[in-house]
Amino acid sequence: MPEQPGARSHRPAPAHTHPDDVVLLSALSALADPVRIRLIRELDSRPDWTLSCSDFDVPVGRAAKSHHFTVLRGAGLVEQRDQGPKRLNRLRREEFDARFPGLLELILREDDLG
Amino acid sequence: MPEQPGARSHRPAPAHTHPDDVVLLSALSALADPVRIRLIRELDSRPDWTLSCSDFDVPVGRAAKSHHFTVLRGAGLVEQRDQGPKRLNRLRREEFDARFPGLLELILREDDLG
DNA sequence: CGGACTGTATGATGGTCATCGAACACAGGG
DNA sequence: CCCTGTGTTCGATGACCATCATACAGTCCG
Repeated sequence: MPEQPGARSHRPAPAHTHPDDVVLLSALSALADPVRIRLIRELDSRPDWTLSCSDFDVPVGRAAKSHHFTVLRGAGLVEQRDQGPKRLNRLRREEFDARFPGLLELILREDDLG
Repeated sequence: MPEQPGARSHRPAPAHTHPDDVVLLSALSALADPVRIRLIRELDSRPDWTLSCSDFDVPVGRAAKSHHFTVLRGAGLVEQRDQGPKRLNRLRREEFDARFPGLLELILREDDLG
Protein backbone atom coordinates (compact mmCIF):
# COMPACT_ATOMS: atom_id res chain seq x y z
CA MET A 1 0.00 0.00 0.00
CA PRO A 2 1.46 3.35 -0.98
CA GLU A 3 1.49 6.04 1.67
CA GLN A 4 1.04 9.76 1.48
CA PRO A 5 4.38 11.56 1.18
CA GLY A 6 5.51 12.38 4.68
CA ALA A 7 2.43 10.77 6.12
CA ARG A 8 4.01 7.66 7.64
CA SER A 9 2.82 7.49 11.17
CA HIS A 10 2.58 5.17 14.10
CA ARG A 11 -0.90 6.39 14.65
CA PRO A 12 -3.77 4.27 13.36
CA ALA A 13 -5.46 5.83 10.36
CA PRO A 14 -9.02 6.90 11.12
CA ALA A 15 -11.73 4.50 9.98
CA HIS A 16 -13.69 5.87 7.04
CA THR A 17 -16.95 4.81 5.43
CA HIS A 18 -17.65 5.59 1.81
CA PRO A 19 -21.01 7.30 1.26
CA ASP A 20 -22.03 4.40 -1.00
CA ASP A 21 -21.90 2.13 2.04
CA VAL A 22 -23.98 4.43 4.21
CA VAL A 23 -27.64 3.67 4.80
CA LEU A 24 -30.23 6.41 4.79
CA LEU A 25 -30.93 6.18 8.49
CA SER A 26 -27.28 6.64 9.40
CA ALA A 27 -27.01 9.72 7.23
CA LEU A 28 -30.11 11.29 8.72
CA SER A 29 -29.05 10.47 12.27
CA ALA A 30 -25.64 11.99 11.68
CA LEU A 31 -27.21 15.16 10.33
CA ALA A 32 -29.85 15.47 13.04
CA ASP A 33 -27.48 17.16 15.47
CA PRO A 34 -26.86 20.90 15.80
CA VAL A 35 -23.14 20.57 16.59
CA ARG A 36 -22.48 18.35 13.59
CA ILE A 37 -24.41 20.70 11.31
CA ARG A 38 -22.18 23.54 12.49
CA LEU A 39 -19.09 21.44 11.84
CA ILE A 40 -20.25 20.66 8.31
CA ARG A 41 -21.05 24.28 7.53
CA GLU A 42 -17.76 25.54 8.92
CA LEU A 43 -15.99 22.87 6.95
CA ASP A 44 -17.78 23.96 3.80
CA SER A 45 -16.81 27.60 4.30
CA ARG A 46 -13.07 26.91 3.89
CA PRO A 47 -10.89 25.09 1.37
CA ASP A 48 -10.33 21.37 1.77
CA TRP A 49 -7.58 20.18 4.11
CA THR A 50 -7.19 23.55 5.78
CA LEU A 51 -9.04 22.91 9.04
CA SER A 52 -7.84 20.68 11.84
CA CYS A 53 -10.36 19.40 14.37
CA SER A 54 -9.38 21.93 17.02
CA ASP A 55 -9.98 24.81 14.62
CA PHE A 56 -13.74 24.38 14.68
CA ASP A 57 -15.74 26.74 16.80
CA VAL A 58 -18.34 24.62 18.57
CA PRO A 59 -19.31 24.84 22.24
CA VAL A 60 -18.12 21.38 23.25
CA GLY A 61 -14.90 19.97 24.65
CA ARG A 62 -12.21 18.08 22.74
CA ALA A 63 -13.63 14.66 23.59
CA ALA A 64 -17.11 15.42 22.30
CA LYS A 65 -15.64 17.05 19.21
CA SER A 66 -13.63 13.93 18.48
CA HIS A 67 -16.78 11.85 18.89
CA HIS A 68 -18.67 14.02 16.41
CA PHE A 69 -15.96 13.61 13.80
CA THR A 70 -16.12 9.85 14.27
CA VAL A 71 -19.84 10.00 13.52
CA LEU A 72 -19.28 12.22 10.48
CA ARG A 73 -16.65 9.83 9.12
CA GLY A 74 -18.97 6.89 9.66
CA ALA A 75 -21.73 8.65 7.73
CA GLY A 76 -19.45 9.31 4.76
CA LEU A 77 -19.61 13.05 5.28
CA VAL A 78 -16.02 13.84 6.19
CA GLU A 79 -12.62 12.57 5.18
CA GLN A 80 -9.62 12.98 7.45
CA ARG A 81 -5.89 12.92 6.80
CA ASP A 82 -3.16 13.05 9.41
CA GLN A 83 -0.51 15.70 9.04
CA GLY A 84 1.88 15.89 11.92
CA PRO A 85 -0.03 16.03 15.16
CA LYS A 86 -3.02 17.51 13.38
CA ARG A 87 -5.90 15.77 11.63
CA LEU A 88 -7.01 17.73 8.59
CA ASN A 89 -10.56 17.54 7.29
CA ARG A 90 -12.37 17.57 4.02
CA LEU A 91 -16.10 17.61 3.28
CA ARG A 92 -17.03 14.82 0.85
CA ARG A 93 -19.30 16.97 -1.27
CA GLU A 94 -19.38 15.07 -4.58
CA GLU A 95 -19.38 11.56 -3.14
CA PHE A 96 -22.05 12.27 -0.56
CA ASP A 97 -24.20 14.16 -3.01
CA ALA A 98 -24.02 11.27 -5.45
CA ARG A 99 -25.34 8.96 -2.75
CA PHE A 100 -27.98 11.29 -1.28
CA PRO A 101 -28.74 13.90 -3.95
CA GLY A 102 -29.66 17.29 -2.58
CA LEU A 103 -29.30 16.39 1.08
CA LEU A 104 -25.99 18.12 1.70
CA GLU A 105 -27.14 21.16 -0.25
CA LEU A 106 -30.14 21.34 2.07
CA ILE A 107 -27.92 21.37 5.13
CA LEU A 108 -25.63 24.03 3.71
CA ARG A 109 -28.34 26.29 2.34
CA GLU A 110 -30.40 26.60 5.49
CA ASP A 111 -29.57 29.51 7.77
CA ASP A 112 -31.54 28.60 10.87
CA LEU A 113 -31.26 25.60 13.14
CA GLY A 114 -33.94 25.68 15.75
CA MET B 1 -65.02 29.29 11.02
CA PRO B 2 -66.55 26.91 8.48
CA GLU B 3 -66.33 23.24 9.31
CA GLN B 4 -65.87 20.23 7.12
CA PRO B 5 -69.21 18.71 6.16
CA GLY B 6 -70.02 16.04 8.67
CA ALA B 7 -66.85 16.77 10.57
CA ARG B 8 -68.31 18.44 13.67
CA SER B 9 -66.87 16.67 16.63
CA HIS B 10 -66.44 17.06 20.34
CA ARG B 11 -62.92 15.85 19.95
CA PRO B 12 -60.09 18.40 19.85
CA ALA B 13 -58.63 18.75 16.37
CA PRO B 14 -55.02 17.56 16.21
CA ALA B 15 -52.36 20.29 16.35
CA HIS B 16 -50.65 20.80 13.02
CA THR B 17 -47.50 22.64 12.01
CA HIS B 18 -47.09 23.99 8.50
CA PRO B 19 -43.80 22.96 6.86
CA ASP B 20 -42.90 26.63 6.49
CA ASP B 21 -42.76 26.88 10.26
CA VAL B 22 -40.55 23.82 10.67
CA VAL B 23 -36.84 24.24 11.30
CA LEU B 24 -34.32 22.01 9.59
CA LEU B 25 -33.32 20.19 12.76
CA SER B 26 -36.91 19.22 13.54
CA ALA B 27 -37.42 17.83 10.07
CA LEU B 28 -34.23 15.78 10.21
CA SER B 29 -35.00 14.49 13.71
CA ALA B 30 -38.49 13.46 12.64
CA LEU B 31 -37.09 11.58 9.67
CA ALA B 32 -34.27 9.90 11.56
CA ASP B 33 -36.46 7.10 12.84
CA PRO B 34 -37.14 3.78 11.12
CA VAL B 35 -40.77 3.52 12.24
CA ARG B 36 -41.61 7.01 11.00
CA ILE B 37 -39.92 6.33 7.66
CA ARG B 38 -42.11 3.26 7.27
CA LEU B 39 -45.19 5.28 8.11
CA ILE B 40 -44.29 7.89 5.49
CA ARG B 41 -43.63 5.30 2.80
CA GLU B 42 -46.81 3.41 3.51
CA LEU B 43 -48.69 6.68 3.47
CA ASP B 44 -47.16 7.52 0.11
CA SER B 45 -48.17 4.20 -1.39
CA ARG B 46 -51.90 4.90 -1.09
CA PRO B 47 -54.26 7.72 -2.03
CA ASP B 48 -54.70 10.60 0.39
CA TRP B 49 -57.24 10.25 3.20
CA THR B 50 -57.56 6.51 2.76
CA LEU B 51 -55.45 5.31 5.69
CA SER B 52 -56.39 5.61 9.35
CA CYS B 53 -53.66 5.37 11.98
CA SER B 54 -54.46 1.78 12.88
CA ASP B 55 -54.12 0.68 9.26
CA PHE B 56 -50.36 1.11 9.25
CA ASP B 57 -48.22 -1.97 9.60
CA VAL B 58 -45.48 -1.07 12.04
CA PRO B 59 -44.22 -3.23 14.90
CA VAL B 60 -45.25 -0.91 17.74
CA GLY B 61 -48.31 -0.58 19.93
CA ARG B 62 -51.09 1.98 19.59
CA ALA B 63 -49.54 4.40 22.06
CA ALA B 64 -46.22 4.56 20.27
CA LYS B 65 -47.95 4.86 16.92
CA SER B 66 -49.96 7.81 18.17
CA HIS B 67 -46.73 9.41 19.40
CA HIS B 68 -45.09 8.99 16.01
CA PHE B 69 -48.00 10.68 14.26
CA THR B 70 -47.73 13.58 16.68
CA VAL B 71 -44.08 13.98 15.69
CA LEU B 72 -44.92 13.76 12.00
CA ARG B 73 -47.61 16.41 12.35
CA GLY B 74 -45.21 18.67 14.24
CA ALA B 75 -42.63 18.32 11.47
CA GLY B 76 -45.12 19.33 8.80
CA LEU B 77 -45.01 15.92 7.17
CA VAL B 78 -48.54 14.66 7.78
CA GLU B 79 -52.00 16.17 7.89
CA GLN B 80 -54.81 14.51 9.78
CA ARG B 81 -58.59 14.80 9.57
CA ASP B 82 -61.11 13.19 11.85
CA GLN B 83 -63.82 11.11 10.29
CA GLY B 84 -66.01 9.31 12.76
CA PRO B 85 -63.86 7.45 15.22
CA LYS B 86 -61.01 7.29 12.72
CA ARG B 87 -58.26 9.76 12.01
CA LEU B 88 -57.43 9.83 8.32
CA ASN B 89 -53.99 10.80 7.08
CA ARG B 90 -52.43 12.63 4.19
CA LEU B 91 -48.77 13.09 3.26
CA ARG B 92 -47.98 16.78 2.68
CA ARG B 93 -45.90 16.21 -0.41
CA GLU B 94 -46.04 19.59 -2.14
CA GLU B 95 -45.85 21.75 0.98
CA PHE B 96 -43.01 19.82 2.55
CA ASP B 97 -41.09 19.63 -0.69
CA ALA B 98 -41.39 23.38 -1.14
CA ARG B 99 -39.85 23.88 2.29
CA PHE B 100 -37.14 21.19 2.03
CA PRO B 101 -36.64 20.47 -1.67
CA GLY B 102 -35.67 16.91 -2.44
CA LEU B 103 -35.75 15.65 1.12
CA LEU B 104 -39.03 13.78 0.93
CA GLU B 105 -38.10 12.33 -2.42
CA LEU B 106 -34.94 10.98 -0.82
CA ILE B 107 -36.92 9.22 1.89
CA LEU B 108 -39.36 7.73 -0.60
CA ARG B 109 -36.79 6.66 -3.17
CA GLU B 110 -34.52 4.71 -0.85
CA ASP B 111 -35.25 1.02 -0.51
CA ASP B 112 -33.06 0.09 2.43
CA LEU B 113 -33.05 1.37 5.98
CA GLY B 114 -30.23 -0.15 7.98
C1' DC C 1 15.20 14.03 26.29
C1' DG C 2 11.31 16.87 27.74
C1' DG C 3 7.80 19.88 27.08
C1' DA C 4 3.68 21.75 24.20
C1' DC C 5 0.09 20.59 21.25
C1' DT C 6 -3.39 17.55 19.07
C1' DG C 7 -6.46 14.04 19.12
C1' DT C 8 -8.35 9.51 21.07
C1' DA C 9 -10.03 6.26 24.66
C1' DT C 10 -12.45 5.41 28.89
C1' DG C 11 -15.83 5.74 32.53
C1' DA C 12 -19.46 8.27 34.45
C1' DT C 13 -23.47 11.25 34.20
C1' DG C 14 -27.61 13.35 32.66
C1' DG C 15 -31.12 14.03 29.32
C1' DT C 16 -33.88 12.74 25.70
C1' DC C 17 -36.80 9.59 23.55
C1' DA C 18 -39.08 5.25 21.95
C1' DT C 19 -41.85 1.93 23.97
C1' DC C 20 -45.32 -0.32 26.79
C1' DG C 21 -49.46 -1.12 29.73
C1' DA C 22 -53.40 0.69 31.43
C1' DA C 23 -56.75 4.08 31.86
C1' DC C 24 -59.52 7.33 29.50
C1' DA C 25 -62.41 9.81 25.76
C1' DC C 26 -65.08 9.78 21.72
C1' DA C 27 -67.90 7.88 17.77
C1' DG C 28 -71.05 4.61 15.80
C1' DG C 29 -74.12 0.66 15.74
C1' DG C 30 -76.98 -2.90 17.64
C1' DC D 1 -77.74 2.10 26.42
C1' DC D 2 -74.12 -1.02 26.37
C1' DC D 3 -70.46 -2.73 23.39
C1' DT D 4 -66.89 -2.39 20.04
C1' DG D 5 -63.39 0.06 17.63
C1' DT D 6 -60.20 3.99 17.45
C1' DG D 7 -57.04 7.04 19.20
C1' DT D 8 -54.96 9.85 23.10
C1' DT D 9 -52.85 10.48 27.68
C1' DC D 10 -50.20 9.21 31.58
C1' DG D 11 -46.58 7.08 34.28
C1' DA D 12 -42.84 4.12 34.17
C1' DT D 13 -39.01 1.87 32.07
C1' DG D 14 -35.02 1.09 29.39
C1' DA D 15 -31.94 2.32 25.80
C1' DC D 16 -29.31 5.39 23.48
C1' DC D 17 -26.48 9.37 23.11
C1' DA D 18 -24.12 13.86 23.91
C1' DT D 19 -21.15 15.61 27.16
C1' DC D 20 -17.44 15.99 30.50
C1' DA D 21 -13.11 15.11 33.08
C1' DT D 22 -9.35 12.48 33.08
C1' DA D 23 -5.86 9.81 31.39
C1' DC D 24 -3.35 8.29 27.49
C1' DA D 25 -0.88 8.15 22.85
C1' DG D 26 1.53 10.38 19.05
C1' DT D 27 3.98 14.30 16.75
C1' DC D 28 7.00 18.04 16.54
C1' DC D 29 10.45 21.23 18.21
C1' DG D 30 13.94 23.16 21.10
